[in-house]
Amino acid sequence: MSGSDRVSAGKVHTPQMLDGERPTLKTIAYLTGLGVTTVSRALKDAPDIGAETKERVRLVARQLGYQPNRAGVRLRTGKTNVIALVLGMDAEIMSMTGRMVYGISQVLTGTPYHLVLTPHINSSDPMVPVRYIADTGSADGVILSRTEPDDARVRFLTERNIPFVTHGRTAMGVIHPYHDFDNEAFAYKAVERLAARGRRRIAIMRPPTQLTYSGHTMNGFRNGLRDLGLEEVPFDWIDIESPAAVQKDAVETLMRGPDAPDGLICCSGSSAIAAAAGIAFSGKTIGRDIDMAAKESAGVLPWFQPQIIAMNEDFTSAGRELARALLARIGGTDPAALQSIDMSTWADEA
Amino acid sequence: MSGSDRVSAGKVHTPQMLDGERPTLKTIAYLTGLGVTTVSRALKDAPDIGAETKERVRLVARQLGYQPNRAGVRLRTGKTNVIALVLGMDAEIMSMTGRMVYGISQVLTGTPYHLVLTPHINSSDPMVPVRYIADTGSADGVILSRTEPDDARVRFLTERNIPFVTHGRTAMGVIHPYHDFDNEAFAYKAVERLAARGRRRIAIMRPPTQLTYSGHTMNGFRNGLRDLGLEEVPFDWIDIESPAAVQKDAVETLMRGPDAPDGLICCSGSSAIAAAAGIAFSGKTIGRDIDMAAKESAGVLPWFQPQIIAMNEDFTSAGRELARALLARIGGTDPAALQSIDMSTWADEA
DNA sequence: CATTTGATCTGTAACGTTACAGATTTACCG
DNA sequence: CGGTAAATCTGTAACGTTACAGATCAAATG
Repeated sequence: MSGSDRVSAGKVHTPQMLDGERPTLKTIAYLTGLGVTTVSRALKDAPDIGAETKERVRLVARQLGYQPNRAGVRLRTGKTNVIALVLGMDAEIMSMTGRMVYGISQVLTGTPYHLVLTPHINSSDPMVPVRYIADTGSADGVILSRTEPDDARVRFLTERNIPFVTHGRTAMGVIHPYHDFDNEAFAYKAVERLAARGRRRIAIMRPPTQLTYSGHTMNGFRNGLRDLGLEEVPFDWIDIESPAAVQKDAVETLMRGPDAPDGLICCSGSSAIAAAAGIAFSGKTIGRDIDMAAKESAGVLPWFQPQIIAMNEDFTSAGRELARALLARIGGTDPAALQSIDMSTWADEA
Repeated sequence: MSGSDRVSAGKVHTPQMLDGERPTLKTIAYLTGLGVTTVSRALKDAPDIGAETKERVRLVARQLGYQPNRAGVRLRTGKTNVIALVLGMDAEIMSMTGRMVYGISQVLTGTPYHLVLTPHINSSDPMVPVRYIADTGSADGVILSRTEPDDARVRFLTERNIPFVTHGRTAMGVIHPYHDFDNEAFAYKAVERLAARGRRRIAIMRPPTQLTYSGHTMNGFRNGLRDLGLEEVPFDWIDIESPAAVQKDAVETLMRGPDAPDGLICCSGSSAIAAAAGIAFSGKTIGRDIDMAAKESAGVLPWFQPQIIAMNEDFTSAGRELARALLARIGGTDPAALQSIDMSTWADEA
């Protein structure tokens, strides 16, 4: 009656479009007797489409299980509905990636966004994947990790005005979204804990120096030492990404030496394990000759060595925060409002 | 001379397409004075394009840094150049995913394929992501894990003729590509090792029963027991995906009981850690009261407890194999030729 | 010389979507 | 009643690519 018996006067619609094929806007247009444009606009709730029409279109779309063709949308609008997670080298990809991916996925579920992994395997240049994404427009937003204080990727993406978020902070005067773990607090508290156990001579297995959080960690460490009047035992010829065997051997050597520390801070779970092994090989005992404080993400450190003072870094939650911030940035939120720092708790202070 | 000064008589080409925008076939067509079709065919080395022309087109394309627009290709041809990695629940996504992703990426680098992660977070139905991929045609191929003996996803993808590969085998009479670890051999050898240390009463922390490799593992385990005349200590109220605390407690209780085993086999690294903790809590000692054999992937187990007999499962290599098989399947290779089983070596038998 | 062949090249249409510039109808105003 | 505004709907063109069905021209054939 009201106008629902109108028939399109345009191109001929063939019923064959109802066959097994995937429904398109054309299918819905045919079924509703509307134009393709109208259907498109109705589905995105445009103001110039009648309420009743919208309802009818939505109903048919739902019944058909219509899902917009991503290639069509992308070609027409440039919107990819893709988030690119840029991954670094072996070390990282193996440890935290799984958990972080899980957190990101939790947030992306229920959005139209897909998660694409973009590792740079052979090229050691971290700019390669970022440039690729920019040049090909293959993502609406980028998640970066292994952030450095002066990060070329951050500069590049900022210049190109491509939404991104970093796991970790920078120090280059560019305001951008980030999520970070409070490694300074971790290191400071670790020193406090070791001091509370009467330890005076502390060594630290630090993150790779080029990463921003390495500096944060060392700040917290040295501030703690200063405030509590403790002494640093130098141990900077390895970092937590050295091969496990190298770390173990280094700790063993250190512990056998004349300047062996009585406290050790480890910035990753795998380092803590290697260190514990090194200590054992040296003939010393954790809890007696030395105490250890460590950050880990798997939650198993306490099972292994209950004596190790463990702090948990939740990469799943980090993934969620990163994804949330990135989506907000894509949506136009001010970068300054999308910066957060996570301070997890120690295993024994829940 | 020879014809390179020919000028297209078709649509007008505007120089503005040389501006900052991303180059397309049209750009190359304009620069070379050829038609868009010719450029397209030249770049894919079609037989009806002259050798000199191809060279010229390739040169210009390279200089411009031309990369085909994926949306355009996908819309026209249906080819997505996407591989979907379907991930399961928390447990799995966290442990092996990182390494497997790394292996997959190694193979995908240098191909036009992107890797998209498709976890099913909230829905517990494993068919959801697979149906989504099929219905939306969002990938050229699928990698499945957590394979079950009678796997609905395998049946579905086979019916729809969508290339896929499974991590793990099925037992449903469907021939499909897979890569698997030889868990039967692992379990059998684990029994042998424990027997060699004089152990007689063996318990096993098995994988979740619904997964195919759980059956393989138990076959190897029981065949080993039979062949060597050992006894099974029942321990099937937990599996390696139970919460770590539950596993630890279960092992502790078992070890305190009257029927405590003198040998324990663990099918994952995290289980081995939990078990070692449970044993310690029970007051018993690995290497004295009981021996442990375990499969792990991180390579750290020996650092922790050198007494544990450790076998390594290489998920990075598994990722490589899965990707290789899938690409071959997409390329049309016979599924029967794309089945492989990995038999890693024990840490002490390199 | 007319014709065929082969080697190269080409325009058109279509994939599914949306921006744009109307078109149509109804309601309202003076 | 003419005119205009508002509400609702529409076709066309374009995004970049490739399948298809020619078109062009020189060389070979009859």
